[in-house]
Amino acid sequence: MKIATWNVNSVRVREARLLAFLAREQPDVLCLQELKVMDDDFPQEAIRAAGYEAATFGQKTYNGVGILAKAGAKMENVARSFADGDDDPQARVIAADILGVRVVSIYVPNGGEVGSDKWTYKQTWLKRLSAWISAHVDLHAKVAICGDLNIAPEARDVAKPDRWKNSVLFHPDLTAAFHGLIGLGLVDTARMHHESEGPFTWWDYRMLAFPKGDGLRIDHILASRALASGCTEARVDRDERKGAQPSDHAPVIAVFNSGP
DNA sequence: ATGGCTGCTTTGAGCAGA
Repeated sequence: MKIATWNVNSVRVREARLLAFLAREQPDVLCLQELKVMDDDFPQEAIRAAGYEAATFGQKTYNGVGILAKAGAKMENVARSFADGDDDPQARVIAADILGVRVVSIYVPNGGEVGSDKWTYKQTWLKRLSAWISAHVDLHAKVAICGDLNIAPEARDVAKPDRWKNSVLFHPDLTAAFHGLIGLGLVDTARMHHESEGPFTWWDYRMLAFPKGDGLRIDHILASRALASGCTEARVDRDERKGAQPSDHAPVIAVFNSGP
C-alpha cells in the first residue's frame, strides 16, 4: 500500500501536476493540503477520470484538505474537523478509513511569527490535534497521520539550521510538540529509512531557495506501530519541485506491506 | 539587514504562506 501526502498550494493551479503525479506514482492514497477551494470547485471530474475518488474539506481562499483513494478502495467513516462542535473556521483536518487504515490528512497552521497571535493559534491547534488523536484515533490499529505539519523536528531536518533556528518552522516548542505526537505511539516513517539530513519537503519560492538547497523537512507521514512495522520505503519526490509552476512543497511517499 | 515569490481576492493592493 502506497500512501502519499502533498501540500499542493492551490489545487486549481496545480491540477495538471496533480494528475501527472497520480499517473506517475499511482499511490493508493494521496493526502492533500492547501486546496484553496470550496468543495464545489474541487476538480472532482478530472480526479475521477484519473481513477480516484476524493473526500474534501475545503473553504474559500485558504487552507482546505482532502484525501484521494484509488477507485474501488472504499473510503468510509469520513470525518471533517476534529469533532462535532469544532468551531475552528479553518479547514485543516479530514480523516477516512481506506483499505484497513485510518488515514488523516492535516494542515497545521504556519504560525506567522514567533510570539504572534498566529503562533499562539499554531500551539493551540497542535494541542488540540494531540488531544483529538488520543480521544478519537485508535493507535493500536493501522493509522497514518499525513500532511504539512509545519514542523522541522530536528537540526537534520533543516539544511541551514542556524538560519532557521527559533523560527516558526524550527523551534524548541515545535520539537516538543512533535515528540509529543510521536509519544502517543507514532513512528516518523521517513526516519526509518533516512538517518542523515533531509529528505527535505519544502523550499521557499523566494531567494532561490531550491537551487541553493535551503530546504526543510516539514511534511510528514506518521504511522502507528501496527502500520509502521511494515514500512518498506519512505521518500520525497524532489523532482516535483522543479519545472514550471511547482508547489513550494514536494510530495512525501511511504510504502507499506499492508493491503493491496 | 531587508526582501526577494506565488496564489488569492467581488482587479488590485494587501493578505497569507513558510
